Amino acid sequence: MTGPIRVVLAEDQGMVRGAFAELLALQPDIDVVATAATGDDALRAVEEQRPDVLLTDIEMPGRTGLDVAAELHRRADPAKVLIVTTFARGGYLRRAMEAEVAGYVLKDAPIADLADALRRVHAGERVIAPELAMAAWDHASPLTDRERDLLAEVAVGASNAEIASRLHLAEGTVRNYLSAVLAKLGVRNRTEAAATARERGWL
Amino acid sequence: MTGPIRVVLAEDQGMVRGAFAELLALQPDIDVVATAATGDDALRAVEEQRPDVLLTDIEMPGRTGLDVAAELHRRADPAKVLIVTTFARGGYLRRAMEAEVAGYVLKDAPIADLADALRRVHAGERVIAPELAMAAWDHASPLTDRERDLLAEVAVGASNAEIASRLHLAEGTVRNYLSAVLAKLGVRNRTEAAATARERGWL
DNA sequence: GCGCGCTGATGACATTAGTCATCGCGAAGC
DNA sequence: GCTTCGCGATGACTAATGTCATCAGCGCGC
Repeated sequence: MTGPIRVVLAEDQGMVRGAFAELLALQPDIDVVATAATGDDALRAVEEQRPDVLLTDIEMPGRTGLDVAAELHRRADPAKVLIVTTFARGGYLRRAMEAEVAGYVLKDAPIADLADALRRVHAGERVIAPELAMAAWDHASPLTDRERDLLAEVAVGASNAEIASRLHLAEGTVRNYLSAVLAKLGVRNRTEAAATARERGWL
Repeated sequence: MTGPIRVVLAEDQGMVRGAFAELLALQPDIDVVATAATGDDALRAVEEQRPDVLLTDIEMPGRTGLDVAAELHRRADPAKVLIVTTFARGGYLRRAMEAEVAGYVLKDAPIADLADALRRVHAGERVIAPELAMAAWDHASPLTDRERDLLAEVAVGASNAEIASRLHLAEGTVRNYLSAVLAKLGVRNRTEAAATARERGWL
Protein backbone atom coordinates (compact mmCIF):
# COMPACT_ATOMS: atom_id res chain seq x y z
CA MET A 1 0.00 0.00 0.00
CA THR A 2 1.25 3.40 -0.98
CA GLY A 3 -1.39 5.41 0.87
CA PRO A 4 -5.04 6.08 0.31
CA ILE A 5 -6.73 5.78 -3.08
CA ARG A 6 -6.84 9.24 -4.61
CA VAL A 7 -10.22 9.84 -6.25
CA VAL A 8 -11.71 12.59 -8.39
CA LEU A 9 -15.50 12.55 -8.28
CA ALA A 10 -17.55 13.93 -11.18
CA GLU A 11 -21.32 14.11 -10.86
CA ASP A 12 -23.57 16.95 -11.92
CA GLN A 13 -26.25 16.72 -9.25
CA GLY A 14 -25.03 18.69 -6.27
CA MET A 15 -26.77 16.60 -3.63
CA VAL A 16 -25.61 13.31 -5.02
CA ARG A 17 -22.08 14.64 -5.49
CA GLY A 18 -22.03 15.94 -1.94
CA ALA A 19 -23.45 12.76 -0.49
CA PHE A 20 -21.02 10.48 -2.34
CA ALA A 21 -18.08 12.70 -1.47
CA GLU A 22 -18.91 12.76 2.22
CA LEU A 23 -19.47 9.03 2.43
CA LEU A 24 -16.32 8.14 0.51
CA ALA A 25 -14.36 10.54 2.67
CA LEU A 26 -15.44 8.52 5.70
CA GLN A 27 -13.54 5.53 4.31
CA PRO A 28 -10.01 5.52 5.73
CA ASP A 29 -8.41 4.19 2.53
CA ILE A 30 -10.14 6.63 0.16
CA ASP A 31 -9.23 10.24 -0.39
CA VAL A 32 -11.52 12.43 -2.49
CA VAL A 33 -9.02 14.95 -3.82
CA ALA A 34 -11.43 16.91 -6.03
CA THR A 35 -15.02 17.01 -7.17
CA ALA A 36 -16.43 18.26 -10.47
CA ALA A 37 -19.91 19.06 -11.75
CA THR A 38 -19.14 18.94 -15.47
CA GLY A 39 -17.07 16.82 -17.80
CA ASP A 40 -14.72 19.69 -18.51
CA ASP A 41 -14.10 20.30 -14.82
CA ALA A 42 -13.48 16.59 -14.42
CA LEU A 43 -10.78 16.61 -17.11
CA ARG A 44 -9.15 19.64 -15.55
CA ALA A 45 -9.25 18.03 -12.10
CA VAL A 46 -7.63 14.86 -13.42
CA GLU A 47 -4.85 16.91 -15.03
CA GLU A 48 -4.17 18.82 -11.83
CA GLN A 49 -4.61 16.11 -9.25
CA ARG A 50 -3.35 13.05 -11.15
CA PRO A 51 -5.72 10.79 -9.18
CA ASP A 52 -5.71 7.00 -9.13
CA VAL A 53 -9.35 6.80 -10.12
CA LEU A 54 -11.88 9.09 -11.77
CA LEU A 55 -15.35 8.22 -10.52
CA THR A 56 -17.79 9.76 -12.94
CA ASP A 57 -21.43 9.96 -13.90
CA ILE A 58 -22.32 9.84 -17.60
CA GLU A 59 -24.95 12.50 -18.07
CA MET A 60 -23.38 15.85 -17.27
CA PRO A 61 -23.56 19.26 -18.90
CA GLY A 62 -21.13 19.80 -21.78
CA ARG A 63 -18.80 16.83 -22.00
CA THR A 64 -20.33 13.57 -20.75
CA GLY A 65 -18.53 11.08 -18.56
CA LEU A 66 -18.09 8.88 -21.63
CA ASP A 67 -16.51 11.76 -23.53
CA VAL A 68 -14.09 12.28 -20.64
CA ALA A 69 -13.28 8.58 -20.51
CA ALA A 70 -12.60 8.53 -24.26
CA GLU A 71 -10.41 11.61 -24.00
CA LEU A 72 -8.35 10.17 -21.12
CA HIS A 73 -7.96 6.94 -23.06
CA ARG A 74 -6.77 8.89 -26.10
CA ARG A 75 -4.21 10.68 -23.95
CA ALA A 76 -3.11 7.39 -22.38
CA ASP A 77 -3.74 8.94 -18.98
CA PRO A 78 -2.92 6.50 -16.19
CA ALA A 79 -6.04 7.37 -14.19
CA LYS A 80 -8.56 4.54 -14.12
CA VAL A 81 -12.15 5.43 -14.94
CA LEU A 82 -15.09 4.08 -12.98
CA ILE A 83 -18.44 4.97 -14.50
CA VAL A 84 -21.38 5.18 -12.11
CA THR A 85 -24.69 5.89 -13.74
CA THR A 86 -28.43 5.46 -13.68
CA PHE A 87 -28.63 4.17 -17.15
CA ALA A 88 -28.47 0.52 -17.99
CA ARG A 89 -28.29 1.24 -21.68
CA GLY A 90 -26.46 -1.03 -24.04
CA GLY A 91 -25.25 1.90 -26.10
CA TYR A 92 -23.60 3.54 -23.10
CA LEU A 93 -21.86 0.36 -22.07
CA ARG A 94 -20.62 -0.19 -25.62
CA ARG A 95 -19.09 3.29 -25.70
CA ALA A 96 -17.61 2.77 -22.24
CA MET A 97 -15.96 -0.45 -23.41
CA GLU A 98 -14.55 1.34 -26.43
CA ALA A 99 -13.01 3.90 -24.08
CA GLU A 100 -11.51 1.04 -22.07
CA VAL A 101 -13.04 2.11 -18.77
CA ALA A 102 -12.05 0.09 -15.74
CA GLY A 103 -15.53 -0.21 -14.30
CA TYR A 104 -19.20 0.45 -14.88
CA VAL A 105 -21.62 0.31 -11.95
CA LEU A 106 -25.24 1.33 -11.58
CA LYS A 107 -26.68 3.81 -9.11
CA ASP A 108 -29.35 1.19 -8.50
CA ALA A 109 -26.85 -0.93 -6.61
CA PRO A 110 -26.44 -0.61 -2.82
CA ILE A 111 -24.17 2.17 -1.68
CA ALA A 112 -21.64 -0.29 -0.26
CA ASP A 113 -20.87 -1.40 -3.82
CA LEU A 114 -19.45 1.98 -4.65
CA ALA A 115 -16.43 1.94 -2.34
CA ASP A 116 -16.03 -1.74 -3.10
CA ALA A 117 -15.94 -1.17 -6.87
CA LEU A 118 -13.50 1.67 -6.32
CA ARG A 119 -11.11 -0.53 -4.42
CA ARG A 120 -11.33 -3.31 -6.97
CA VAL A 121 -10.76 -0.95 -9.87
CA HIS A 122 -7.77 0.50 -8.07
CA ALA A 123 -6.43 -3.02 -7.58
CA GLY A 124 -6.52 -3.51 -11.35
CA GLU A 125 -9.73 -5.47 -11.62
CA ARG A 126 -12.40 -4.75 -14.17
CA VAL A 127 -15.82 -4.24 -12.57
CA ILE A 128 -18.98 -4.43 -14.63
CA ALA A 129 -22.48 -4.35 -13.16
CA PRO A 130 -23.70 -7.94 -13.48
CA GLU A 131 -27.08 -6.88 -14.91
CA LEU A 132 -25.19 -5.33 -17.79
CA ALA A 133 -22.57 -7.92 -18.49
CA MET A 134 -25.32 -10.18 -19.77
CA ALA A 135 -27.97 -7.85 -21.04
CA ALA A 136 -25.98 -5.35 -23.00
CA TRP A 137 -25.04 -7.39 -25.98
CA ASP A 138 -28.32 -8.97 -26.94
CA HIS A 139 -29.61 -5.43 -27.23
CA ALA A 140 -26.80 -4.37 -29.53
CA SER A 141 -27.89 -1.80 -32.03
CA PRO A 142 -28.52 -3.17 -35.52
CA LEU A 143 -27.98 0.26 -37.02
CA THR A 144 -25.02 1.34 -39.10
CA ASP A 145 -23.17 4.55 -38.21
CA ARG A 146 -24.84 6.51 -40.95
CA GLU A 147 -28.25 5.26 -39.95
CA ARG A 148 -27.59 6.40 -36.42
CA ASP A 149 -26.63 9.87 -37.65
CA LEU A 150 -29.87 10.04 -39.52
CA LEU A 151 -31.94 8.80 -36.64
CA ALA A 152 -30.39 11.39 -34.35
CA GLU A 153 -31.71 14.09 -36.68
CA VAL A 154 -35.08 12.42 -36.84
CA ALA A 155 -35.23 12.35 -33.05
CA VAL A 156 -35.03 16.12 -32.76
CA GLY A 157 -37.83 16.50 -35.28
CA ALA A 158 -35.99 17.27 -38.49
CA SER A 159 -37.85 16.70 -41.77
CA ASN A 160 -36.33 14.63 -44.53
CA ALA A 161 -35.43 17.80 -46.41
CA GLU A 162 -33.63 19.23 -43.36
CA ILE A 163 -31.78 15.99 -42.75
CA ALA A 164 -30.75 15.87 -46.40
CA SER A 165 -29.21 19.31 -46.24
CA ARG A 166 -27.55 18.83 -42.84
CA LEU A 167 -26.06 15.49 -43.80
CA HIS A 168 -25.36 16.45 -47.42
CA LEU A 169 -27.55 13.78 -48.89
CA ALA A 170 -30.30 13.69 -51.49
CA GLU A 171 -33.76 13.71 -49.99
CA GLY A 172 -34.58 10.43 -51.67
CA THR A 173 -31.56 8.86 -49.99
CA VAL A 174 -32.77 10.07 -46.64
CA ARG A 175 -36.12 8.45 -47.30
CA ASN A 176 -34.44 5.18 -48.21
CA TYR A 177 -32.18 5.14 -45.16
CA LEU A 178 -35.07 5.92 -42.91
CA SER A 179 -37.08 3.16 -44.51
CA ALA A 180 -34.26 0.76 -43.68
CA VAL A 181 -34.10 2.04 -40.11
CA LEU A 182 -37.83 1.57 -39.66
CA ALA A 183 -37.55 -1.99 -40.90
CA LYS A 184 -34.62 -2.76 -38.57
CA LEU A 185 -36.38 -1.34 -35.54
CA GLY A 186 -39.65 -2.99 -36.46
CA VAL A 187 -41.63 0.23 -36.25
CA ARG A 188 -43.95 1.99 -38.64
CA ASN A 189 -43.00 5.65 -38.54
CA ARG A 190 -40.21 8.05 -37.68
CA THR A 191 -41.66 9.19 -34.38
CA GLU A 192 -41.88 5.65 -33.08
CA ALA A 193 -38.36 5.04 -34.32
CA ALA A 194 -37.13 8.03 -32.34
CA ALA A 195 -38.97 6.89 -29.21
CA THR A 196 -37.63 3.34 -29.53
CA ALA A 197 -34.06 4.37 -30.18
CA ARG A 198 -34.12 6.82 -27.28
CA GLU A 199 -35.47 4.16 -24.98
CA ARG A 200 -32.83 1.62 -25.94
CA GLY A 201 -30.00 4.10 -25.83
CA TRP A 202 -29.20 3.86 -29.53
CA LEU A 203 -28.97 7.55 -30.08
CA MET B 1 -39.21 19.86 20.66
CA THR B 2 -40.76 16.45 20.96
CA GLY B 3 -37.77 14.43 19.78
CA PRO B 4 -36.08 13.91 16.45
CA ILE B 5 -37.81 14.47 13.11
CA ARG B 6 -39.10 11.12 11.92
CA VAL B 7 -38.45 10.71 8.18
CA VAL B 8 -39.38 8.16 5.56
CA LEU B 9 -37.05 8.30 2.56
CA ALA B 10 -38.22 7.15 -0.87
CA GLU B 11 -35.77 7.04 -3.75
CA ASP B 12 -35.38 4.36 -6.37
CA GLN B 13 -31.64 4.51 -6.97
CA GLY B 14 -30.01 2.33 -4.36
CA MET B 15 -26.80 4.29 -4.10
CA VAL B 16 -28.50 7.63 -3.75
CA ARG B 17 -30.99 6.23 -1.26
CA GLY B 18 -28.22 4.71 0.78
CA ALA B 19 -26.10 7.84 0.68
CA PHE B 20 -28.94 10.15 1.71
CA ALA B 21 -30.05 7.80 4.45
CA GLU B 22 -26.57 7.53 5.94
CA LEU B 23 -25.96 11.25 5.83
CA LEU B 24 -29.32 12.17 7.31
CA ALA B 25 -28.82 9.58 10.03
CA LEU B 26 -25.68 11.44 11.05
CA GLN B 27 -27.82 14.45 11.97
CA PRO B 28 -28.77 14.27 15.67
CA ASP B 29 -32.25 15.75 15.15
CA ILE B 30 -33.22 13.52 12.22
CA ASP B 31 -34.31 9.92 12.42
CA VAL B 32 -34.74 7.92 9.19
CA VAL B 33 -37.37 5.42 10.25
CA ALA B 34 -37.79 3.69 6.90
CA THR B 35 -36.59 3.76 3.31
CA ALA B 36 -38.45 2.76 0.17
CA ALA B 37 -37.46 2.13 -3.43
CA THR B 38 -40.91 2.48 -4.99
CA GLY B 39 -43.94 4.68 -4.55
CA ASP B 40 -45.99 1.78 -3.26
CA ASP B 41 -43.41 0.93 -0.63
CA ALA B 42 -43.32 4.59 0.35
CA LEU B 43 -47.07 4.66 0.94
CA ARG B 44 -46.89 1.49 2.98
CA ALA B 45 -43.99 2.87 5.03
CA VAL B 46 -45.91 6.08 5.76
CA GLU B 47 -48.92 4.06 6.92
CA GLU B 48 -46.81 1.92 9.22
CA GLN B 49 -44.37 4.48 10.57
CA ARG B 50 -46.55 7.61 10.66
CA PRO B 51 -43.49 9.83 10.04
CA ASP B 52 -43.34 13.59 10.31
CA VAL B 53 -41.98 13.96 6.81
CA LEU B 54 -41.89 11.87 3.65
CA LEU B 55 -38.80 12.76 1.64
CA THR B 56 -39.36 11.45 -1.86
CA ASP B 57 -38.00 11.42 -5.38
CA ILE B 58 -40.44 11.78 -8.26
CA GLU B 59 -39.36 9.22 -10.81
CA MET B 60 -39.76 5.79 -9.28
CA PRO B 61 -41.09 2.51 -10.60
CA GLY B 62 -44.84 2.07 -10.34
CA ARG B 63 -46.29 4.99 -8.43
CA THR B 64 -44.27 8.20 -8.73
CA GLY B 65 -43.49 10.52 -5.83
CA LEU B 66 -46.15 12.87 -7.15
CA ASP B 67 -48.72 10.08 -7.17
CA VAL B 68 -47.83 9.30 -3.57
CA ALA B 69 -48.09 12.97 -2.58
CA ALA B 70 -51.49 13.23 -4.25
CA GLU B 71 -52.69 10.08 -2.51
CA LEU B 72 -51.54 11.26 0.93
CA HIS B 73 -53.22 14.61 0.30
CA ARG B 74 -56.45 12.83 -0.64
CA ARG B 75 -56.29 10.83 2.58
CA ALA B 76 -55.57 13.97 4.60
CA ASP B 77 -52.50 12.22 5.99
CA PRO B 78 -50.63 14.46 8.45
CA ALA B 79 -47.21 13.53 7.03
CA LYS B 80 -45.58 16.44 5.23
CA VAL B 81 -44.15 15.72 1.80
CA LEU B 82 -40.80 17.04 0.65
CA ILE B 83 -40.07 16.34 -3.01
CA VAL B 84 -36.42 16.06 -3.98
CA THR B 85 -35.82 15.55 -7.65
CA THR B 86 -33.53 16.06 -10.61
CA PHE B 87 -36.18 17.60 -12.73
CA ALA B 88 -36.81 21.31 -12.86
CA ARG B 89 -39.91 20.78 -14.93
CA GLY B 90 -42.82 23.13 -14.75
CA GLY B 91 -45.28 20.30 -15.15
CA TYR B 92 -43.90 18.45 -12.16
CA LEU B 93 -43.99 21.52 -9.95
CA ARG B 94 -47.56 22.24 -11.00
CA ARG B 95 -48.65 18.75 -10.03
CA ALA B 96 -46.72 19.00 -6.78
CA MET B 97 -48.51 22.24 -5.93
CA GLU B 98 -51.84 20.60 -6.69
CA ALA B 99 -50.96 17.87 -4.20
CA GLU B 100 -50.12 20.55 -1.63
CA VAL B 101 -46.62 19.31 -0.98
CA ALA B 102 -44.68 21.09 1.73
CA GLY B 103 -41.47 21.40 -0.21
CA TYR B 104 -39.78 20.89 -3.56
CA VAL B 105 -35.99 20.93 -3.78
CA LEU B 106 -33.59 19.99 -6.55
CA LYS B 107 -30.84 17.41 -6.43
CA ASP B 108 -28.71 20.07 -8.04
CA ALA B 109 -28.59 21.99 -4.79
CA PRO B 110 -25.79 21.41 -2.28
CA ILE B 111 -26.28 18.49 0.07
CA ALA B 112 -26.55 20.78 3.08
CA ASP B 113 -29.84 22.09 1.69
CA LEU B 114 -31.45 18.71 2.15
CA ALA B 115 -31.37 18.53 5.94
CA ASP B 116 -32.10 22.24 6.05
CA ALA B 117 -35.20 21.90 3.88
CA LEU B 118 -36.28 18.94 5.96
CA ARG B 119 -36.10 20.97 9.17
CA ARG B 120 -37.93 23.91 7.69
CA VAL B 121 -40.68 21.73 6.28
CA HIS B 122 -41.05 20.07 9.67
CA ALA B 123 -41.36 23.50 11.27
CA GLY B 124 -44.31 24.23 9.01
CA GLU B 125 -42.57 26.31 6.37
CA ARG B 126 -43.06 25.83 2.67
CA VAL B 127 -39.76 25.31 0.82
CA ILE B 128 -39.57 25.75 -2.94
CA ALA B 129 -36.32 25.68 -4.89
CA PRO B 130 -35.71 29.30 -5.84
CA GLU B 131 -34.90 28.44 -9.47
CA LEU B 132 -38.38 27.01 -9.77
CA ALA B 133 -40.43 29.58 -7.92
CA MET B 134 -39.66 31.98 -10.72
CA ALA B 135 -39.05 29.84 -13.75
CA ALA B 136 -41.86 27.36 -13.53
CA TRP B 137 -44.68 29.58 -14.57
CA ASP B 138 -43.28 31.31 -17.61
CA HIS B 139 -42.75 27.85 -18.99
CA ALA B 140 -46.33 26.84 -18.27
CA SER B 141 -47.72 24.52 -20.88
CA PRO B 142 -50.02 26.20 -23.39
CA LEU B 143 -51.66 22.88 -24.13
CA THR B 144 -55.16 21.87 -23.11
CA ASP B 145 -55.72 18.54 -21.36
CA ARG B 146 -56.96 16.89 -24.50
CA GLU B 147 -54.04 18.18 -26.51
CA ARG B 148 -51.69 16.71 -23.92
CA ASP B 149 -53.42 13.33 -24.21
CA LEU B 150 -52.93 13.45 -27.92
CA LEU B 151 -49.34 14.50 -27.72
CA ALA B 152 -48.59 11.67 -25.31
CA GLU B 153 -49.76 9.23 -27.99
CA VAL B 154 -47.75 11.02 -30.63
CA ALA B 155 -44.65 10.78 -28.45
CA VAL B 156 -44.72 6.99 -28.42
CA GLY B 157 -45.03 6.91 -32.18
CA ALA B 158 -48.73 6.36 -32.73
CA SER B 159 -50.17 7.26 -36.12
CA ASN B 160 -53.19 9.49 -36.45
CA ALA B 161 -55.39 6.47 -37.09
CA GLU B 162 -54.13 4.75 -33.93
CA ILE B 163 -54.61 7.86 -31.85
CA ALA B 164 -58.11 8.26 -33.22
CA SER B 165 -59.11 4.78 -32.18
CA ARG B 166 -57.39 4.92 -28.77
CA LEU B 167 -58.90 8.27 -27.90
CA HIS B 168 -62.24 7.63 -29.59
CA LEU B 169 -61.94 10.49 -32.03
CA ALA B 170 -62.32 10.89 -35.77
CA GLU B 171 -59.03 10.84 -37.61
CA GLY B 172 -59.69 14.28 -39.01
CA THR B 173 -60.13 15.57 -35.48
CA VAL B 174 -56.79 14.13 -34.53
CA ARG B 175 -55.22 15.93 -37.47
CA ASN B 176 -56.81 19.19 -36.40
CA TYR B 177 -55.76 18.86 -32.78
CA LEU B 178 -52.26 18.01 -33.79
CA SER B 179 -52.20 20.98 -36.10
CA ALA B 180 -53.14 23.20 -33.15
CA VAL B 181 -50.45 21.59 -30.99
CA LEU B 182 -47.82 22.17 -33.65
CA ALA B 183 -48.82 25.82 -33.89
CA LYS B 184 -48.71 26.28 -30.11
CA LEU B 185 -45.31 24.66 -29.80
CA GLY B 186 -43.99 26.51 -32.82
CA VAL B 187 -42.80 23.36 -34.54
CA ARG B 188 -43.40 21.87 -37.95
CA ASN B 189 -44.04 18.17 -37.41
CA ARG B 190 -45.13 15.62 -34.85
CA THR B 191 -41.69 14.27 -34.12
CA GLU B 192 -40.37 17.70 -33.23
CA ALA B 193 -43.46 18.29 -31.13
CA ALA B 194 -42.77 15.10 -29.20
CA ALA B 195 -39.13 16.05 -28.67
CA THR B 196 -40.02 19.56 -27.53
CA ALA B 197 -42.76 18.46 -25.17
CA ARG B 198 -40.53 15.79 -23.65
CA GLU B 199 -37.77 18.29 -23.12
CA ARG B 200 -40.04 20.78 -21.39
CA GLY B 201 -41.81 18.21 -19.27
CA TRP B 202 -45.20 18.74 -20.85
CA LEU B 203 -45.95 15.10 -21.29
C1' DG C 1 -77.54 36.13 -22.01
C1' DC C 2 -73.57 36.88 -24.85
C1' DG C 3 -69.10 35.73 -25.85
C1' DC C 4 -65.27 32.74 -25.46
C1' DG C 5 -62.63 28.66 -25.12
C1' DC C 6 -62.61 23.60 -25.22
C1' DT C 7 -64.21 19.70 -27.42
C1' DG C 8 -65.39 17.18 -31.55
C1' DA C 9 -66.51 16.79 -36.39
C1' DT C 10 -66.42 17.24 -42.17
C1' DG C 11 -64.33 17.94 -46.38
C1' DA C 12 -61.00 19.64 -49.63
C1' DC C 13 -56.43 20.32 -50.37
C1' DA C 14 -51.17 20.52 -50.41
C1' DT C 15 -47.18 18.52 -48.63
C1' DT C 16 -44.44 14.84 -46.46
C1' DA C 17 -43.24 10.48 -45.53
C1' DG C 18 -42.54 5.77 -46.62
C1' DT C 19 -42.02 1.68 -50.16
C1' DC C 20 -39.85 -0.63 -53.94
C1' DA C 21 -36.94 -1.62 -57.76
C1' DT C 22 -32.63 -0.62 -59.49
C1' DC C 23 -28.25 1.39 -60.17
C1' DG C 24 -22.91 2.69 -59.20
C1' DC C 25 -18.85 2.74 -56.23
C1' DG C 26 -15.54 1.17 -52.92
C1' DA C 27 -13.89 -1.70 -49.16
C1' DA C 28 -13.67 -5.94 -46.86
C1' DG C 29 -13.88 -11.05 -46.63
C1' DC C 30 -12.74 -15.57 -48.24
C1' DG D 1 -11.77 -12.78 -58.35
C1' DC D 2 -16.34 -12.81 -56.69
C1' DT D 3 -19.69 -11.76 -53.27
C1' DT D 4 -21.35 -9.11 -49.55
C1' DC D 5 -22.13 -4.84 -47.27
C1' DG D 6 -22.20 0.09 -46.49
C1' DC D 7 -23.01 4.28 -48.71
C1' DG D 8 -25.31 7.23 -52.00
C1' DA D 9 -28.57 8.19 -55.72
C1' DT D 10 -33.14 8.17 -59.26
C1' DG D 11 -37.75 7.62 -60.18
C1' DA D 12 -42.38 6.23 -59.61
C1' DC D 13 -45.75 5.21 -56.51
C1' DT D 14 -49.07 5.04 -52.28
C1' DA D 15 -50.19 6.34 -47.86
C1' DA D 16 -49.91 9.37 -44.11
C1' DT D 17 -49.56 14.16 -42.37
C1' DG D 18 -50.66 18.85 -41.97
C1' DT D 19 -53.57 23.14 -43.27
C1' DC D 20 -57.79 25.72 -43.64
C1' DA D 21 -62.48 26.96 -43.47
C1' DT D 22 -66.50 25.94 -41.13
C1' DC D 23 -69.77 24.01 -38.14
C1' DA D 24 -72.05 22.59 -33.42
C1' DG D 25 -72.69 21.67 -28.42
C1' DC D 26 -71.25 22.75 -23.77
C1' DG D 27 -69.82 25.25 -19.78
C1' DC D 28 -68.05 29.29 -17.71
C1' DG D 29 -67.46 34.20 -16.73
C1' DC D 30 -69.26 38.82 -16.24
